[in-house]
Amino acid sequence: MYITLSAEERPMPAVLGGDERARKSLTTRLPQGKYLYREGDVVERIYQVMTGVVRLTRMLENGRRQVIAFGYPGDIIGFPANGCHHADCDALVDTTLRAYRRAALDHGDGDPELHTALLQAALGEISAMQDHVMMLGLKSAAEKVASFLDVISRRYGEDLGAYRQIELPMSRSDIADFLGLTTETVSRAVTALRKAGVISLDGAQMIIVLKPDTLAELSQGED
Amino acid sequence: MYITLSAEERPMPAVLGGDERARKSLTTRLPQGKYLYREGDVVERIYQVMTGVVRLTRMLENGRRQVIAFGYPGDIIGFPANGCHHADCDALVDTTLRAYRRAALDHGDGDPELHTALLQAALGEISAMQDHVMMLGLKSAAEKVASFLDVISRRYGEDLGAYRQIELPMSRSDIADFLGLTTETVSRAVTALRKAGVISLDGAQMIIVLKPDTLAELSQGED
DNA sequence: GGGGAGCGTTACAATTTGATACAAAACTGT
DNA sequence: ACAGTTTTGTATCAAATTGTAACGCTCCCC
Repeated sequence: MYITLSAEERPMPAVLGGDERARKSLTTRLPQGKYLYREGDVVERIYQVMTGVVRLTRMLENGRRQVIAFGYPGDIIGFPANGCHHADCDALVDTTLRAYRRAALDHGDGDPELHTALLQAALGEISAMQDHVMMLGLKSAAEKVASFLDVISRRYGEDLGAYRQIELPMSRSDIADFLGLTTETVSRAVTALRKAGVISLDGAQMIIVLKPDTLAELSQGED
Repeated sequence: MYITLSAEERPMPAVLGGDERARKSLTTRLPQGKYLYREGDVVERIYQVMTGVVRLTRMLENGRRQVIAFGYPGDIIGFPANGCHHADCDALVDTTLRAYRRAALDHGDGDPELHTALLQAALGEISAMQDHVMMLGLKSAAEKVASFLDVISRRYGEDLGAYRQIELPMSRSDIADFLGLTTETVSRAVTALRKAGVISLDGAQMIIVLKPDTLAELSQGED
């Protein structure tokens, strides 16, 4: 699932299909830093992330950037708007994807189950985007950062008994642009969590969540 | 279309179907202030707004509220997430809606064209939510308010030659909760636009856009 | 090994936004 | 028309966030 910072867990959507569906799809590799598509490109394929992590971004004319979502394994990306992509997509780490013809989305391409699965993924993305809106609109900087670390570590981290551990594939700048903050503010919030003993760092990317419950509380706001 | 504050215009989706499709749907009236559904309700119907305006809201535990979207004629509302509604929906003014069975979304309900139209609407909503994310994440308070007035007046306002005019069905508090601001900040921004001669007010709800081009520039940011 | 580029952190100043308080205006029901 | 309620606008002050700048660190290239 996309990183969306909703409080409730959402089930990871099953990877679309097995052997017989794989014949209808095409596995592609996307090396770190390479773009899968750009905003404005005509949508010819829909993709499911199999391994790795991608980044979906949109720019404003004046250079300001918004990270729309991070795509983790299982996520469907590339839904069209008026037939075109509405974001840039590039790989944060080496990534493999499964590509489906756009027709699979539009009329099923002779595979009703695939069609249904894509529709469900689209509905899930609406929900995910709404969660993102909630976070951007309602939460303070500290709450946003706590939410981000809480969700990403719960969803993709390693469970080490009382602790959780997660290696972030994205930079502070990516996190800032995802949360609508500056890198400095993200850095300060992370430092505050570290000084409060809620998390511990091993380098900038490796996060150890020492107090998962406290992190969850901080992500929700006091009142 | 939902109010989404994207720069580019999107075509208003055609009202779903005509006579023969109307037989498969049910027209319902929703008086001002009444709720169509609540967050968590099981989704049994998908709706299209025919006349009037609805408000989609979500609350956080601590009472903070986010207005997810305003639904204008043509908009499809009520897409499920895990089978349930993920927002409250109530009417800002007396509203009429056309209700479709949920089956129409899931497998077409024997009407492939309706199914396609609903899927297109879902894709449009993903795009709309992304625009909302862009605005919340990238724009300043003044830019958000300018964007809001710009988009809503261009999309739903009356064209009076050099001017545009729009009656807002929502309160300052609704606008604030949509834009992630406080009512005071919205009020300040509106006053600043009025003092700059960009807009003029007739009461709190009736907005006359005196300088549409200037409003569009202010909504985009200087640099 | 030295030097530079990029990223992350920290401190401090500047700005924006929010909180509070209160006044004015609009709306409500009697 | 009236009092009471809600909404909106304004001003002041406090708080949160950003901008700026400096510094340290790592990695890579020379």
